[in-house]
Amino acid sequence: MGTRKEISELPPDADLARADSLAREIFSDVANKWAFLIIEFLGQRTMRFSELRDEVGGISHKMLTQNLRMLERNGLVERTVHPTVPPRVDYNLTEAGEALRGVVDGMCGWTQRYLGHIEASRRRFKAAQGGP
Amino acid sequence: MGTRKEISELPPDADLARADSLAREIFSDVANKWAFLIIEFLGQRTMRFSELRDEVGGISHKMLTQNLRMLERNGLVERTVHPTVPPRVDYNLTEAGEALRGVVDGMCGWTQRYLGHIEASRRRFKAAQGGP
DNA sequence: CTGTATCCGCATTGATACTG
DNA sequence: CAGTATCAATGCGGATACAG
Repeated sequence: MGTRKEISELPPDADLARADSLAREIFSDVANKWAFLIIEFLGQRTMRFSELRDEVGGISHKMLTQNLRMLERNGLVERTVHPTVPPRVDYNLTEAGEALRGVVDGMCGWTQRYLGHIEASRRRFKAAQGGP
Repeated sequence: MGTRKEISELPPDADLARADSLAREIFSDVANKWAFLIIEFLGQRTMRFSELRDEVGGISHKMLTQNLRMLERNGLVERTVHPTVPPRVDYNLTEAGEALRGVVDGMCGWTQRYLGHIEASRRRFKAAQGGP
């Protein structure tokens, strides 16, 4: 066919490779329990920092801040500061965050549906290991 | 586990509370990047230990073993030992694993669809932080 | 080839204190 | 209330060695 642009200098899949590595990085960032729990709870409604802390439960101040920053950086969470005193900061999901919430919800549903399977499997596994 | 005990003494939602804590635990177990990557790749086909290691890439021997055990314990992955020499061990997803694979696939799709959003958001975030 | 065990560095985490 | 910084400790994760 017609004249191709000279791409010989770069591997043809340079963009794909970069996208893959980026995708992997995003995957590593977001696929962790705190991020998932935050997304799940924030999906229900906008929350303040301490509300979120209470809802999630078992997360330290630092980890919550850290994960919120990460989610904000990746555009999953929007942070709104109300210049009042004392300060009030609201967090809510962006469009991308809402979209990922669908995935997290799916995982919640999965957990509920397979709770029984999992418990049974754990018993089997324990029996196979420690048992006779 | 045979005879049913009197349950009137217990709060009606004792089971629910237990289920919640268990669900949370499962969530913490499974919602990590290695588990997700393993599930994603195992979903394509049955694989041996070292195939999986190569496919996932960047995972150490130890982490792969550890996560495979965890997934096996929770009944997401089935482990088949072929008594040959040298040993051959195949791993494949169970029904529960396949079901969760749907979720993981959803996340992969999400990553692809929002790659642009995320890159843009990161630039904005960086500019807002370090910039003027 | 697969799996377990051990050692060890380094990152993650939590507690605490302090600023706005 | 929200956020940052600092420090200490725990535990993750990788490398290695060895067993089946």
